[in-house]
Amino acid sequence: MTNTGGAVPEVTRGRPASTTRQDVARVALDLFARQGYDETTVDEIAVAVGISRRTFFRYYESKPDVVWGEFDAELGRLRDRLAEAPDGEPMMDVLRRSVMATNRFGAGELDELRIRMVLIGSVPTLVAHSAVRYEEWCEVVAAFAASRLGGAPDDLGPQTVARAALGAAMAAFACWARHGSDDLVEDVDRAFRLLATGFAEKRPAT
Amino acid sequence: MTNTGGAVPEVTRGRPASTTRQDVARVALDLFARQGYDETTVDEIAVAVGISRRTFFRYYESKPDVVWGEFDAELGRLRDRLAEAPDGEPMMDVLRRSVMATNRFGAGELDELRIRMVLIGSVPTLVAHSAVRYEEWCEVVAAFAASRLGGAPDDLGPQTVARAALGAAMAAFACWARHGSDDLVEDVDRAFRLLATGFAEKRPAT
DNA sequence: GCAATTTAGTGCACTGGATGCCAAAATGAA
DNA sequence: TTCATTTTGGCATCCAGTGCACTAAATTGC
Repeated sequence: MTNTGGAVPEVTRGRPASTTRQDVARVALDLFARQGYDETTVDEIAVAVGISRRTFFRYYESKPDVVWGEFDAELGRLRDRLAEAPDGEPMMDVLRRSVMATNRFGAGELDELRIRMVLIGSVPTLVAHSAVRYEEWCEVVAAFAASRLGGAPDDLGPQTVARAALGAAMAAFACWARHGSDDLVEDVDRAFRLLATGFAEKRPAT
Repeated sequence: MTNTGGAVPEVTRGRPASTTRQDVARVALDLFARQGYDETTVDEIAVAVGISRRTFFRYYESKPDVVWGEFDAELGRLRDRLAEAPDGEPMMDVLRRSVMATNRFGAGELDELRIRMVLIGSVPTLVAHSAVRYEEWCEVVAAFAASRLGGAPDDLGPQTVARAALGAAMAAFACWARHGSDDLVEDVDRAFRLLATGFAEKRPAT
């Protein structure tokens, strides 16, 4: 739980873990894909992984968390990118490019990611849980927006930017997951460009 | 459960209902405000209302639903307004005005509404549940956006409009509920205007 | 080799939301 | 009264999540 992907072996003390978060996720995701999320109980997952029900909850705080995987790490990377962006670059450009950058995945991860996103978008329990996760995402973006617009992250301006940006990202993800859009990053690009232009309609004259 | 506010008496047959949705909501909201949402069990609510736990779930499908109240009816009104809008009016203007119009509340309702919104925005269980409700909202707006932009409601364009609009509305509501902004409608107005301009920054020259 | 320590896993009891089923209560109509 | 209708209530059950005490397996230091 502490080892967040660091390559450091870190002197191993105490009883070794019998499995990994990734293993639990793989097994669970497979069950979800085959028999449905709601139709899969935590007990089943635990048995399939070869651990006890109680231990499952040591690997993941909740059942929905399994589908979200290593969201926290990605969120941290987004925060870093936003912080590193040069002040000269326009806010919406920074946002667009940063979100795109944090969502470049290798070909090997895409299939699993698609399964995750389809679940997140279609199972009510997961749709619900997603809101809590997205809230964290919004906080990161709102902090950045506040640093550009001035004011507190809780103010209307930064909040609107953050939640609208979240909307664009969600739309891109949902479209990519459902239809077989080739490129997730391209969809993100398109959504954020629409957002930055205010969805301007082709008007005859202004 | 069938009577959605219709003023029609409708010949009363069978055992009369012992209370109303509104009554249940009033009592529950009062408990939530005084001792917290998570600290209030459905059993407590049921006892306070004077019905059984089982009956509570006949009035509301779930505990979070109590906080949402008559959301369905409001959603229907938004749908109607969007449909009635003249084709000449720009999409984002229609959206802004329609959302503003569906959120004009009488002074008497505002206090309760604020309690509801603060709960929805701050209690994780409710934040989660809210996503399911907002999904319905998005569907309505996406259908409207698709009618303006062309394509299917599931396409990237309409989806981005819908989810970004939701973001603006959520930001306005959150700010109004937390800080003591005087006017909810005014906040909605500001958020949607920001959205429609693409959050353009004051740039020196283009 | 043997405690002591550290870390992971397990079993169990319990809470709380939610659902299905069936019987009881309360009403209007025949 | 009797019947159909509708709401209510009780009960059993399922499932997610949590607290607690205890066991299992490994390393460290003696």
